[in-house]
Amino acid sequence: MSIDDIFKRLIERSLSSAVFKDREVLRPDYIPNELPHRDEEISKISSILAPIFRGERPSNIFIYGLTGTGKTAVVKYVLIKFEEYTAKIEKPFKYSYINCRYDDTTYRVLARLADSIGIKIPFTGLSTSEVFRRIINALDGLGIPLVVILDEVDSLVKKCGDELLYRLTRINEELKRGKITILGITNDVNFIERLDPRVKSSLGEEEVIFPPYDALQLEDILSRRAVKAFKPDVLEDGVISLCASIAAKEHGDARRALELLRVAGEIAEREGKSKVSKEHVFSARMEIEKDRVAEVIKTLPLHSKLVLLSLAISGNESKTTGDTYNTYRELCRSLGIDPVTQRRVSDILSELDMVGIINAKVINRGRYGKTRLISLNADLNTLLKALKEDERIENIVKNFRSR
DNA sequence: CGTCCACAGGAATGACGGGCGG
DNA sequence: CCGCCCGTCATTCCTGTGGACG
Repeated sequence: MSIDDIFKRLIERSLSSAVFKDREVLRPDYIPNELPHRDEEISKISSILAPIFRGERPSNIFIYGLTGTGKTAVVKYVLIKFEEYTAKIEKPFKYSYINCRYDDTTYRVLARLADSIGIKIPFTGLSTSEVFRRIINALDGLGIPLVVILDEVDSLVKKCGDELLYRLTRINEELKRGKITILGITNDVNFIERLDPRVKSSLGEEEVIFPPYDALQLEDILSRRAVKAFKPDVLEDGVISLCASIAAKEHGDARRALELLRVAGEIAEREGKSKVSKEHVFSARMEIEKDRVAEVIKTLPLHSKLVLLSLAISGNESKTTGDTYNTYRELCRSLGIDPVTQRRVSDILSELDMVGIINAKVINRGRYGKTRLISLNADLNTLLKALKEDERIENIVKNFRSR
């Protein structure tokens, strides 16, 4: 088949999908207009924010819950609703959504904030205190409540400390007419404990906790989305409950569940099927895992890759740290690369364990010392394929495979 | 019952590169 | 724009540890 034919077919398929009606509905940043099983959280946050209806300042709010529990979606949803209703009764307010993972410096957060209340700030060149002054002036001029949403606020504090949070919470004292509410979101439960006590007490005026979804709730969420995302009757029986139960086992993460369903659909589509089966879900789980492994490996430093390669070429049985280090040293010698110390390899092994590519268990063998038992936790072929991407070790993998 | 193995893993420190802030 | 600071990778030195073995 010529490339033109291939392209023709691909275009045909992408224009008229056999299974999807609207794939976007399954994407992680999609905000549905109903949020099942979060009624409690929605009403709690709404009642905390209710002073907005009187043009007054609501308390600061702190929200935490694990990933995929709907924190961001609920908050955005509630604020969009507030916007609708305040417009009707002419009690204006503004809100500013800032994802601190992407805007992870003091300056960028302030720039975002400034932008959302309609003042222009240059990309760089101003001192933070100058930006602060301008924001305060602008707020005073507006004289309406402002809600600042700091999503994934833990990553900001990790990078820049809680200085900015402190100054934001104290802004109200400098304002004559404006009033600012801070709404922090995090998935790190211990985060609030690490804050400066002053910030902690003022930021945590109100707290809302998002519990993980259970399997039944996930199933309900998936069903509602599936109706919009898929054409009628393309999902075979049990597909949704399978996605839900897999995700429920992995900490009730709705994002995972939706991804599983979407990828299963994409696989079915690629195979030219008009039905999505349970098999497709299992394949989807494999594929997602493979992608994750490949992605992690790609960003690994050279010596981590070499350690991983040492584990891969030394067979299936479990190995100790010492065994691994010896294989690794030989590997380095044959490549003409200076090996790192065993201490460092020990840390590398911990890191690989953390990301789940290997299993490393500390054991005591009495007279024969204390060590780790290490085994691979990822598919060997996926691993080698990902390692081969690195041209520095490409040839080793090639030679190994041909044997 | 004490020894001693084979590391785990903490602390201090350094090289280096990139991006922030003044 | 440039210096400084910070995160990452790495080294050196070190103390800790559970149980098989003599």
